[in-house]
Formats: sequence, structure tokens, C-alpha cells
Amino acid sequence: MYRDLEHRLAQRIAEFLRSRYPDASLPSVVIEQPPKVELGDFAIPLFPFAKPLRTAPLKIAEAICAGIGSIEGIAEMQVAPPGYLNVKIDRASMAVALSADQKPPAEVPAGKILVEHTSINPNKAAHIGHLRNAILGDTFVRLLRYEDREVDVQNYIDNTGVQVADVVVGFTQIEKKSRAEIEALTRQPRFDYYCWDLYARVSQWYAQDKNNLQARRETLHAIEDASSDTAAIAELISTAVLRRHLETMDRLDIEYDFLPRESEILHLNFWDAAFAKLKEAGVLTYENEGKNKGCWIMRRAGTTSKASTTENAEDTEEPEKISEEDQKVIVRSNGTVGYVGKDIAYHMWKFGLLGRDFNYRKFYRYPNQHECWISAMQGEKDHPHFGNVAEIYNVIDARQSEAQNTVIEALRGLGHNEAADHYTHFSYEMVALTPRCAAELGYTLSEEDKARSYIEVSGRKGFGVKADDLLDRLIASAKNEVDSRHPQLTDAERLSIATQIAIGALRYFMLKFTKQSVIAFDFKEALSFEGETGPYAQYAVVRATSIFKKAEIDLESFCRDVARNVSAESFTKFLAGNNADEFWELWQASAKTSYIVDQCIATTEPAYLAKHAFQLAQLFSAFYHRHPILSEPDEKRKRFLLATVAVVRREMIRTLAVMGITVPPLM
RNA sequence: GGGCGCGUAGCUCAAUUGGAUAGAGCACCGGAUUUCUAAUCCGGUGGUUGCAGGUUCAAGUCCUGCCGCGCCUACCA
Repeated sequence: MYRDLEHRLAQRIAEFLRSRYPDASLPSVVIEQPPKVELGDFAIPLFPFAKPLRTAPLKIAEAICAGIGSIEGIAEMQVAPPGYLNVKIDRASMAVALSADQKPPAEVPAGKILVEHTSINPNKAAHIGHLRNAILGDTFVRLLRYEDREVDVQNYIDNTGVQVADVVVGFTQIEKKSRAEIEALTRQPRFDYYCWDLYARVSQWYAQDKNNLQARRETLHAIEDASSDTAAIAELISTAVLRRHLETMDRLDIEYDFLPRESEILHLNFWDAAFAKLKEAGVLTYENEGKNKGCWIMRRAGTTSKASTTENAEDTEEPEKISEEDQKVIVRSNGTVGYVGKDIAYHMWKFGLLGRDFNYRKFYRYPNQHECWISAMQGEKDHPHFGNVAEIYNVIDARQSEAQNTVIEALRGLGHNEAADHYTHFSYEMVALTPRCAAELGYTLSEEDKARSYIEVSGRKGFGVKADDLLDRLIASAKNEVDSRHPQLTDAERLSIATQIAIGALRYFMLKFTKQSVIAFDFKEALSFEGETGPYAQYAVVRATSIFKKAEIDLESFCRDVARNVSAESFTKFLAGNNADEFWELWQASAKTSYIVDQCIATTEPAYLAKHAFQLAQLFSAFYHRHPILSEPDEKRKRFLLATVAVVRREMIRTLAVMGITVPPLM
């Protein structure tokens, strides 16, 4: 609604200026929000137009104001020094539309979108860093689905890499466990915790004696032979840990559609297909000398050749030499392909550019019956179609941006500029621990670490907060509160509420920071249920609902009735006039949800959504406190206040739902 | 050394991507409920936006140079 109106306004102003000044080349019309509600709903700064039009900004504003005529949905325009045009929405008609939950028709762009997130190495328990990834990714998926885009969610599983090999080494070399014993262990409830500790021990074992690293090399090699016992053990472990990850994420209501695995990328020869194309296009070059002698290399992303900056028309004869430090090894001198190479092949598949496909089988069925598929050597005959998408988003932390850019450059080198342009590295910063938090967890810190503002989590060292532990703590903490507030409920009911609160707190916490900010994790902040938190927003919804409950008004029929029978006049009475701004603020904020969703998608920044949820809740809480509704004697005014609550409540629930947060029946 | 990013209130973070008086939460101080739930609300204290220049009608935001911090920079993934 709001988004639509803003768009129309910008268009009309641009048209007006074009017709008034046909010869001038004009900058685009920027619309922003005035600092205070009294000033209006939209503000157009006219300073950028002063020079091209050779007219003072104020004069331009006056000209628009006087000449533009009426615009549907806009009530009035005002000129504001030193050069703004402030625009007010026709409040009553906007309120009528909002009450009826009208949505202007929007055309949904064609083409499927693939979002890849989570992608945890299946060799240990998920930790808070992985939670940030999964929550950002899942929220982005929900944002896209809110706009009716078709989305596939993929979780890439690196089941043949060093990290899995290390845990295999732990079981076979350190613990001397047999395959049967390991199989029994995988059936333990939290097998991933066992691996967490073991993985840390393996790292220590390597550090003790460099010769121990030989075991890693041998294991890594053995895993590649799918028929070996070692490969079977690796498969056993990685599959069991993967299952645990899916369970952990399911606690947060995060689901996947497809799990492509590195083992299939390897054994279905994706790389061979990609390698041939990359060689043919000259993206990869064979290195004859230096430290990378015998490797197939690519130019490292972000580095530029000296020659290409000048206008060298056609120098394809002589592929220019990449300096050693700008070389990225894709295929090692022993012929094995590295991670980036496999990623290039995988991304060619994503865009349908590889000419090969996975085989698929069912892997995990969610309690809601949703089916999650996995790549396999022998697949099922009937399966959904994955890959071959128009657009991709990879939720991967900022440390991997160079690798991501290398993949994009490879696609460009192959001539797939269209694909490269629709490849978005959804980059975010890591979650680290505050020194206080680390100490709390029982780690001894060096003096140097104590002085830092945060310390990086390390799976290798077993240093971090496990996702399930954090969730358990959040639930326990919320349960304490619910127990004392609602002793009349059954234990199961209280647990269910506490769980919703815990998830609300966690998801909000991970989303309130902008992506590029490192989260210095601290239990005190993460466990907080007050102030700018998920529970604050949930609580606002609960209060809104309880008004209707107490009055024994059925919310749905009330909304239906308002939508059908309300007139603009009945709203005007309360939304116009001098003291109406405090009410209008609620309606205006409620109107913005789609606008905010747009913004989140365009900037790949879900934090704006969290801000929106908080703003709605804050406005509502103040309103709730100031205006007793049920005791309101004026029936018409009471009805207006209820209509206000109903709309704000609806938008809060919607916004929270996009963040993956549900609202408990009471708190 | 090179690449990417960060530096804003005591602490943790925002700032509609260059716009009007830099805003929230926490902490601290003082207040509010016989009322629809106090996981709430209202008020107060708190700022030379790391430093120095520059561009612009307008700079926390862009450019240059410093200072400090983090990450990346393996024939690991």
C-alpha cells in the first residue's frame, strides 16, 4: 500500500518535472521520510534539481505543489525550507484500505530462486555461528516467499573433506573403534556432541606430533574410494551428524528442500564436465614453473592484470602471465581438485550450465510432512526438479568472499555473464565470543585474548557455544518466567510457550544486527527478554490479542466487519485534526510492511525487518498504555481504537512470521 | 606486503545508502498500575561520529592521507 503510493508519487513528480522542463536532464526523484510525523509521510529533497533547472529548490517545490494537481491517495503537499516538498497521505482512505487488508496487484518476476544456507561441515555439532547463517538464510527465504517468489532451499554438505576425515581419524586411530562400534555410537541422542569433543582431540593429536598428520592424508585418500571401509565409516558419521543438524535447525523451524553432497559432485563427475569447459574457455591455465608448477590455476578474484587496464584489443594469442601471488590453485599438481573447483562445478549446475544432474532420494521428512531430498548415486525415479534456476543467493560468511568471487569470475570467464550477474554472495560477519563469555564457559584465556573485544569461535579447538545448548538454556530461562507467571497452566503448555519465547529471542537476536557487524556473543544479552528483543514484540501481540479476548470480541469477525462496513468518514474523525498524529503513526507504520520487505530483499539485509517489528511493538506498547480501550465510553471511538489494534497486531504477526517467530497464546 | 571490512553515548548497536535537531536497547537516576498482563510505559544523565585534510547547497555516510582493530591472503575446506 505504502510502497505502491510512494512509487506512484515519485512517478508523478518525475513526469511533472519532465513536462515542465522538457529540455533539462534530470536526476531521479528520491523519496524519504520526514524526521517527524507532523511534517508528513513522504519528503522529497529538491536540492539535486536546483542546478540542472537553474532554479532555487524552494521555487521548484512551490511549482510542483501548485501545478501537479491531485494524486489519488495523497491529501496535501507542503513546501518546507530549505528545499523540501513534504507530502501527506490521505489518512482515512489509507486506513480503510489497511483495514480491508487490500494489496495492490504486484507482478512477480518469473524464474526460480535458489538460496543456499547453513552448509555446516558434517563432523561436529552446530554452533552459534552456524545459527546466524541458518537464521539469516531462512529469513531471507521467508522474505522472498512473502513476495510470492518461488524458492528452493539448499544446504550444501561437504562430506568428503578434511573435517570429516579428521573425525574418522579420531574414531579409528585415537579411539580404535570398529565400524560396528561407531555405528552404535551414531545412534546416541547427541552424537554430534561426541564428535565435537573428538574433533578437538584430533586437532591436539596432530599438534602433538606432526607425523600424525599422515593419518589424515591416508584417510582423506581412502574416503575418495567409495568402496572402502573408511569411506563407509565417513558416510556413517557424516550422515548421522547431518541428521542431527537437521533436527537442530528444525527446532528453529528451519527446513531445506535439497542437500547436495560433495561426494556426488565427485562421483557423478561434475568436475570433469566443468574442467573440460574451463580449459576450453581458457579460464584455467596450466602452470609450468614456480611454486605452483604442475597445477591448473586461475587468477585470484579482485586482482587485476596490468595489461588488461590498457586498451589491448585482442591479445588472446598470448595468455598473459599471472603473477605467483595472484594465482589461485584449482587443480593440484597431483591431479586432485580443490574446494573452489568443486564449487565452480556446483554453481554451473545451479544455473543449469553443466549438462549433468544429481540423482535424488528422500532423506528427511519433517513433522509437517515436508520432504527433504539428498543427492545420491542411485536415485529415485520420481523427484522434484532442482537446479537450473534464474537467480542464486549464497549465505556464506565474509571470510569466504574471495572464494565466492573466484567462482563468479569463473562463470564470467565461461561467458555466462547473465548467471554471474544473478549470483549474490549473501555475505555476513561471524559470531564471536566476548572474553567474559569465554571465561564463563571455562576456557582459560591468554592476556592478549582478555584484552580483545571478541574472540573467534573455533570448531577445531572445540571453542564455542553449541546451538542446542544455547536453545536449551533459552528454553529453561523462559520456562522459569512462564512457570512463575502462569502456574495454572499444565507443564506441557508452559513448555510450549517457553519454547516459542526462546526461539523468538534467539531469532530476533541474530537478526537485529546488520550483516557486516561481528556479533560479540554474550549470554546476558542473548538471554535477555526485555527491551529490543523478540519477546518484547511477542508480548505486544499477546496484549493486543488479550484486549479482544477480554471483551469477548471475535477478532476475525471484527476485522471482517470493519473491512466491510467502515467508511472513510468514520476514520477521518480520529485520524485528522491536531491530536491525531499519535494514532496515525500506528497506521503509517502498519502500512509499511511490504515496503520494508522490499528493502530487505533489495539490500539483502534482514535487519530492517527486525527494526520494523520493534518499531511496531514500541508504538503499540505506548499506545496501549495511554489509551484504555475497553473502558472507552464513546462507542465510535472505541471501535476506532479496536480497529487500530487489529491492524497493528496483524502487521506485527506478519512481520514476526517472516522472521520465523511465532507468538504464544499468552506470556 | 596486497585484498575486504570495521571504528558512532559507559556497554551493545541503528541511522531510509549524501539530506531536516545523529537515534534505540542495556546500565544508572527519578517516576507510573484498585484499569485491556509491569517481559510494560513516562522522564532524566550521557556525543568534537578514531585523527587531519578535501569534494558538496548538504558528510557519521563519498575521496585522499594517517592511527587502531578484525578477517582473508595454503597444492586446507
